Amino acid sequence: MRVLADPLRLQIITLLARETLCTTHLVAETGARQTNLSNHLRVLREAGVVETEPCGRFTYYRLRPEVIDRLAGALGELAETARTTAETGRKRSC
Amino acid sequence: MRVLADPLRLQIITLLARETLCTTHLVAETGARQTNLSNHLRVLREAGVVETEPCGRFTYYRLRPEVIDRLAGALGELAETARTTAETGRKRSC
DNA sequence: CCATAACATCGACGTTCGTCTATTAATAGA
DNA sequence: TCTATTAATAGACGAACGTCGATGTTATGG
Repeated sequence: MRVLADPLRLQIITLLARETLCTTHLVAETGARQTNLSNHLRVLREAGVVETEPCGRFTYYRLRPEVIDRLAGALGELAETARTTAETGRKRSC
Repeated sequence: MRVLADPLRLQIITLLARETLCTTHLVAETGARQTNLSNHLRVLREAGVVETEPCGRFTYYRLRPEVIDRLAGALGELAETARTTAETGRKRSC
């Protein structure tokens, strides 16, 4: 969750969801500096959110759908639990 | 996303998903200080993630399922987009 | 072989953020 | 009414984080 909380990282992830890109593309798309992107990409890589595919002097970044899916699933369960809690009015008395 | 990124806030949300609770309960469950919880609850409240129901000198906190559901849905779409991108090998050439 | 481009790493700086102590406001019960 | 309890607020402090410039490394192409 922390990894996806940064706006620039979320933008990166949104871009990578549509297309596998390398850093140059991300620089062009986001307008951020190369070092800044490289730092964020390292965070995403170490968290296992993206994986890299070296291609000559370029490095392709691909988003790993399972990771996002796991998070979406966990949040979905949480929401469903909360829904039944709200509907049944489940409440701990003081 | 930022709001859910903090571990203590995520714990609060997980607890509130199962039961509507007031601050005293959360103090007991989490072991955190009252002021600390109050600060985090303010963040959650201002973000619209939780809503309050005053009850005497107590304050009940209830999780709003729609908010979590919206986030889960958005992440689900993102994951699906990423999945088709990965399967079709969609990639921008350098 | 040398200049250039892609990408990562390092160290520093400023800001944000989480936690704390102290205090205040409001309600319940003796 | 007086006291204890619940909860929120203010202000301060330290750590974590995002951004940056400079530098290093590797690979491409003339």
